[in-house]
Amino acid sequence: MPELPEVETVANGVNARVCGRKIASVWLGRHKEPFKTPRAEMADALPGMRIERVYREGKHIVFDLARDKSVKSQWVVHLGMTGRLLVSAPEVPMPEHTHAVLGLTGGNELRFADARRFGRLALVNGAGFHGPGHEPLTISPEDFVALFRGRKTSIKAALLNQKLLHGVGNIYADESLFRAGIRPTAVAGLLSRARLLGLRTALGEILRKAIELGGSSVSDYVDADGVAGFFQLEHKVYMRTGEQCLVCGRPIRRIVIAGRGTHYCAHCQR
DNA sequence: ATATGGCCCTGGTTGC
DNA sequence: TGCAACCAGGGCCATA
Repeated sequence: MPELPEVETVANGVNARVCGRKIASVWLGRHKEPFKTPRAEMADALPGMRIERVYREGKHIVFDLARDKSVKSQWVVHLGMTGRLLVSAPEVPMPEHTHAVLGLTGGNELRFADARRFGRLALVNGAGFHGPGHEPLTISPEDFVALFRGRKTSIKAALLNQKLLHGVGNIYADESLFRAGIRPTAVAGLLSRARLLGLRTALGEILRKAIELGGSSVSDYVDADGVAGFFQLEHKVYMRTGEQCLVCGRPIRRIVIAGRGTHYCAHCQR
């Protein structure tokens, strides 16, 4: 599932391929789930817009669009679980479950495909799109500690709460808690300042490493080139239920928190 | 305000 | 062997 590192990889890859292109044509599929903005409105607004920049904001991919100096919009893509953004020549066969195709000047097509239809496309007027939470890579130590103050929920659930931190999903929540030696069930508001600072450091290190390696992949993520990432070899607890902890050798346990599979080592994480 | 659980979706895996 | 049930989970919504 694409989280911050995968989304960043896709955004950068797409940016390199479509920056400066103009949207010449728009095709939108018949399924309604992917469209937060009505299809008619999106199909009407996009043609003629120039793509000025593509970047990541939390788990969102933001396309800065401009028609002229005064008309600016943003096309915001969320990949959900299985969403893919591909830049392809028109003769490349259309993937299954394609929901949107933007024809670009220069001949290529920007395609959005999503089997499970958890992904979302939206059109935002102006240029001020911001995700709901703090960026995990740039949040200050003090702000990070303050996020969890007074919270009675588990630290794992808090990490997944996008209103607090924007971009952390199930993989990096589990991996950062393992790296920080914190039990996922720990009550967020009761963790010491020192342990929370350790978690911030662990999370930052893991996210940066994953970005370096081009994003994780379990099965659904494909970057803008159509090549799967390989960071899954590095996962220390995620989806390793019953296997040996790479540090102490004891079996990795699996529980469910906030409806998500949660993997941890009971010996290394207290 | 905060927290929790159900729901949407399809494809890969499991089990009979 | 074939098919059905189950599981994966991000975000949204209703509910407590």
